[in-house]
Amino acid sequence: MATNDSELPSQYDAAATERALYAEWEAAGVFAADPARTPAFGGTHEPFVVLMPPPNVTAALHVGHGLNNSVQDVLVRWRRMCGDEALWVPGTDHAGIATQNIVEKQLAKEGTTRFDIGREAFLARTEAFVETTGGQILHQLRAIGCSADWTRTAYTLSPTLSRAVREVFVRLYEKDLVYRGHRVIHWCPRCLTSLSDEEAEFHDSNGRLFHLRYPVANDPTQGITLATTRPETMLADVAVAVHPEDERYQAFIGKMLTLPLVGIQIPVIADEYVDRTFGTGVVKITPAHDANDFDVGTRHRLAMPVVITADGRMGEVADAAGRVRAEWQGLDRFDARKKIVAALEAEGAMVKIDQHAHSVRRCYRCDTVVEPRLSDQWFVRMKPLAAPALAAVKEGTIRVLPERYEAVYLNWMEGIRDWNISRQLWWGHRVPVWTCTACQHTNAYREDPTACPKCGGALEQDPDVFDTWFSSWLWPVSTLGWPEPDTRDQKAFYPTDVLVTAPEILFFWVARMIMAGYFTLGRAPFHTVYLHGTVRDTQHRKMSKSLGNGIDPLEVVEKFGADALRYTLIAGLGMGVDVILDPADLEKSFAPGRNFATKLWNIGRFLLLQVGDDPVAPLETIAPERLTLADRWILDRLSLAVRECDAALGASRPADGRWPAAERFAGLRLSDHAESARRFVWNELADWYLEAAKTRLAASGDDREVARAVLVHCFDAALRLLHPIMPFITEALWRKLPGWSAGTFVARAAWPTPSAPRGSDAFELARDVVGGIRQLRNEYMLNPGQVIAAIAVLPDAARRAALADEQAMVERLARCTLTITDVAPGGATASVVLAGGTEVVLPLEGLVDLGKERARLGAEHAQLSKQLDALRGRLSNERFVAKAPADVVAAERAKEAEWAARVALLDAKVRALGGVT
RNA sequence: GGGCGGUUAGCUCAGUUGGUUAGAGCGCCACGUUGACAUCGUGGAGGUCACAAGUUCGAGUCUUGUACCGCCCA
Repeated sequence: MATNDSELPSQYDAAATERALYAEWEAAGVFAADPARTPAFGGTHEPFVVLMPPPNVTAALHVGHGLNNSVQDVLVRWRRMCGDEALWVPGTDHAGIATQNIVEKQLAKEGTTRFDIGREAFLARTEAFVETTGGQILHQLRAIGCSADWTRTAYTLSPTLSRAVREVFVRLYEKDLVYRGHRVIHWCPRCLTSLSDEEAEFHDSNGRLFHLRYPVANDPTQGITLATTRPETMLADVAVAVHPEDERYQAFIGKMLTLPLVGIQIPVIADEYVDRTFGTGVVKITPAHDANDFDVGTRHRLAMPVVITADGRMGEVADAAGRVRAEWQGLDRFDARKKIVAALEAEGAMVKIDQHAHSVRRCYRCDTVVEPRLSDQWFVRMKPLAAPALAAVKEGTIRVLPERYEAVYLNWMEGIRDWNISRQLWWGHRVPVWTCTACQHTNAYREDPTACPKCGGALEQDPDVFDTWFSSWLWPVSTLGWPEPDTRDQKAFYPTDVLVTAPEILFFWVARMIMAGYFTLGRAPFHTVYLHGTVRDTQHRKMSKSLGNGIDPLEVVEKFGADALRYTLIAGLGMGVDVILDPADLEKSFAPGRNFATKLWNIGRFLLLQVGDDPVAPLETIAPERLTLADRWILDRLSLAVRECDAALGASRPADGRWPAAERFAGLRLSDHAESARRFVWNELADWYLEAAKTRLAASGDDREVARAVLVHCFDAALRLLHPIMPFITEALWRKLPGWSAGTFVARAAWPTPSAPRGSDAFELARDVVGGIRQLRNEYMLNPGQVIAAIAVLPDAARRAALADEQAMVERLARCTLTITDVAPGGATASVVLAGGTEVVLPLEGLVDLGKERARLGAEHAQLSKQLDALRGRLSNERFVAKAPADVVAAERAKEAEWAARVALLDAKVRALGGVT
């Protein structure tokens, strides 16, 4: 790229600039982390490590990814500039169900199925699919500027990460922390696999509550009425349960009932699980088709007939001979419901049907209603694994932001249930368990066995694969080399630092990673969990493909640039708050970022043009006495901005491995960081200092050099503060600064540090005077181009002198010739009274409307008098003076004096105009 | 049913340990192209801080209750 030998183009070409700069960063290895530079290998750079939540290998970038990765990139770039050895590990997961679904759909289009082509061919095909189209999202992340270390790109199904999965399973197996369980689990009849609790999502639905009457076997005149939402499962009923203390049903306990439609006899049992207040207080027990009923069935040693097939059709699957009529066999469960309801009505067993709002679990991948199903699955015993993970958050080794999610986490961990990790899929890590066909010996193996170690018989491998989360829970350790012992990356970079993700996967992923960290390496995998909000549309609906309300980040990048996208997202991201964007109006949605990027470009363009190419003295070499009031002011404002940014971002890590109370919930306020930096460069540097410097830059000599030095210093610092949020435009402008040398990057420049206050309050006076004059000009609709006479009246000589220092700036910004005096002029004038008792007066012979002036000043007088009265009331309240802190009282007294002076001045002015206050 | 959170300007949100003229961005109104910037500038309007009670010298901020909305879990 050219150095600053030419004027910057008036329009910033985001697309071209971004592509070129990203290539430069990558080529220069800006994002690559080196273990050798960390203390573990004698280096001096503290590691700062962020693990990218791996997107699905088949995913395309959506705005949620955009937000998530922008946040991570801000943190990583910030720490890199602070001198840390910053490592951001990218990667993808193989997304078992999702990927398999896609390939199955392709096969369906070709008129075939995975069963037709067989497991091996299916896997080959899926692998090929992933190789050609998978991981595209990682390239898209480059377009939004992500500074991940691509040399470490990980994939859950790669050989190294697969080895970690296998190793962890075998270790769990050896410690008896996994087991094969015969249980009712969530089953997706479309995906033909089990799902974990978290994958079976609740959706509210308007269902019906069917009241069925089961007659007493030996006295059909008597009967018991129960309520169910799923009447078709009654074919598999084995009992009816009531609460043991429910007086209504004491007489029925132990009696036999006739199961309608089927005709067999089932008992009435008593179990405390029954909710007496729900429905009739009677519940039918169908152990094979309901998780709660399964527990009841187990307690009472009941049979467990299965009447629904794996693909959700009625059938006599197991222990169910004679239960399902031939006409119903093979019917889809929802079609069967209609027929069975009709049959129950025909038989007179249907008492009534109520409307009933309830929640139904659906498959998180395909939205099919989940079928609770009795089957054999692998489970992880979670209680022992959860213990250290629970303690870590309780004692502050790990913090969770926003704060309220700590409670959510603790709550879940305390009631944790075993994790079903087997899936009846083909795409994924196959369960490394083999059973001998001869002696039935079963074991988990690190290496594929060839024959039974006990009897030498033939072995058969478990056909199932693991839940994808069973590989991603190892992400913090497997990406750094585990189970290899003591790899360089592990030594240098484990534990990592901040985990940035969405609250939805706190349980799915975050909690389990913490458990895995303790189980594998004995330490927490990170010290901070930052859960950010969700991107929603203007109706606060989550963005989704099916709703068609999504925003394509790449379209935004193309239209407005990656910086505009990032700034908008980051600036709109309050702690724990969702980001609301309008997919129908990208222009408006991304206005904050787009406007600011343009403004920043223009500031840079003008500033650099003014400063020119000649060498600029470093600020440190400028003697303090050469600095003007404006110089001191902008430097103080810069220090304040730096302090605010530092405070907003907070401590990067806990000093002693545990978060002190004061820091625990502080920091990571990225939107505050964005706002402080924006305010400095736009509202302070551009709006005031740049204007103040114009006259100095136009002249020549020493003072011009001072102004140039201050300008460059401030702009340089502003670019650094903004770089983590807007990496491209800041990099493009930074290299235009005088003295830039090729091969250096703001991406690697040092984060600014604040300096001691230089004393610049008096500058506010000049700003107030400009404001007063502008206000009057607008009130009287004066031609903006017209230079007018203005008078500032200040009784205090020191303040007059301070204002005189900035006279040129006032005159330029207010387009006036300014007279500074201690006596208000007579005649027809318009005036305002500023805080501190300064009067700004415009002698507007012939223009001033005396009535308007009276009204305006009178209104201000009335307003201020009212406040002054309230203030005096407070000060005359003995209890206030006695109880309030001394500094508060003192401040109130000072305010009283100031307000009183202003009120007096306003009063005098109104009287001079012939009015009464 | 259990748990958590929210309610501040038209919209999206800030508002530190209670301290007294409640802020920002976007939007709105008026004026404006004076050579950095109309993706801009200047000025302005707009809030009984959901409601009620309480604690306090003092409440947007603390307590309790009510209403409405949302999220998580069953």
